[in-house]
Amino acid sequence: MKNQEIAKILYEIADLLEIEGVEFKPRAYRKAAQNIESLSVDIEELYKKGQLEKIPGVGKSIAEKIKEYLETGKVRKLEELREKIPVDIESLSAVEGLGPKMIKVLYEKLGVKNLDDLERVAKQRRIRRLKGFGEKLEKKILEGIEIARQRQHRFLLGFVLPEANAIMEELKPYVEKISLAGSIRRRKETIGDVDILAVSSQPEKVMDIFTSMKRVEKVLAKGITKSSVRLHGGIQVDLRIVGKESFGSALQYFTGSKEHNIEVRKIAIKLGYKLNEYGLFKGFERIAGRDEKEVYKALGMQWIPPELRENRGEVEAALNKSLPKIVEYDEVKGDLQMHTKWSDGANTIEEMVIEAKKLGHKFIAITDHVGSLKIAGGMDEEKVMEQAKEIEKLRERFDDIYIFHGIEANIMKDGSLDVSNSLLKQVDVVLASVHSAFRMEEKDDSPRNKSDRK
DNA sequence: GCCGTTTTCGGCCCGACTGTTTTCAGTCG
Repeated sequence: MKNQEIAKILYEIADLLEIEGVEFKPRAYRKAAQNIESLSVDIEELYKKGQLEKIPGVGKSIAEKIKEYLETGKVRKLEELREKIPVDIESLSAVEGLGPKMIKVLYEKLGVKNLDDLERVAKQRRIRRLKGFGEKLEKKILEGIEIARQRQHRFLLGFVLPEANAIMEELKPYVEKISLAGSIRRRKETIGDVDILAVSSQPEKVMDIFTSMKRVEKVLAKGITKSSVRLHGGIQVDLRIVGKESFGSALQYFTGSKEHNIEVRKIAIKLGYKLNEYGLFKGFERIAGRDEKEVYKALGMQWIPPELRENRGEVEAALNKSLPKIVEYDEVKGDLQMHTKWSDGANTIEEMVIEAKKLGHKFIAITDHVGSLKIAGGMDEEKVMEQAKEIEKLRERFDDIYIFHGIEANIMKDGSLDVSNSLLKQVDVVLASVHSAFRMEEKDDSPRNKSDRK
């Protein structure tokens, strides 16, 4: 699916147009990008059916660019913009406090094109001398560079997992066993790269297929036991093929985390064994390895769900047979935080209800933004009342799932909520979130200071 | 560049905060 890739291209066009000082178009491109990002169907399918313009926010011109990309792999407009403004917008704007306008000044006055350039001029104290910049900003930028660098190479689980599953599906006909490993198997929030482990009697064939998938942008390495590719969109995927007698121990080893593995290996040593990716050994004898559960069992431990393998006490708990039970998807009975088209969500309430039912939910709470957060579609009181009526109607139609009516209110700088008490009384659920004033000092706003305020 | 139970042209959600200023521009959500 190229949805993410196309969204990324549109975001980049938006950023570059914004640097150029073009009005309104950036917003149009971003809106289209957002909608494409959250599309549940493959954009290529829509293109084949000639339905690109059915995507909200996509009109003639953007549809044309999507078409161009799908057919040629390029978008001329973007190439032109990049030529005119050759800066790495994505990483530069990841620096907290840096937006298009400042990036433009930094490029034009100091030739800053990427994070390395930025770091150099910041350290040379040249930023503070620019008009509109100052010492504080320079320091803030310097602090932000590291964070931006770390963030750069990681991808959200929700983006990566469907891609990884699709790859496994492609490989399945040629393997006897296959599994995700690494942080994606541990279901970490963000993923550096994807690890896949397989057993196959025809490794060459598997590697051929893996490295020639349509989604591959570049083959980084190709061998019989290990190959690495980079996908369109930048995610790196490693595929390892191991012997079936070692699949379990390899899975254990490559799933990690590193800290977890160190602890588990210590247990093995204590028992007089040796644990590596090839198996659990007593001298030269392999006493486990084929199956991951068997490895933990041989060490006198409960099998530990990957999500818990972070060396936060799970090893001791597994030894004592006192691992906590993980909540499974089918045990999740509801969701108390949901946005819809009434504020900044992508779907109607009805669509959310239908989807929630599919997930087996027994209740949901619709909690759209209210009040001052207008950019996220913050509703006023009147609109909340309108929404209440719609929810009431839906409750009648869907009697096997309960729809709570909630709101997401904003916690203001003084600690108050930006909604009236009467509104609070009207709804079932109130979420309160901080959406502004993130950089306050602790002393800045204790309640006792409140009386001093206007 | 998109969109339209106010509009096919003319709008395009707002408000708070910060750091730079001496009244504002840029960023963020």
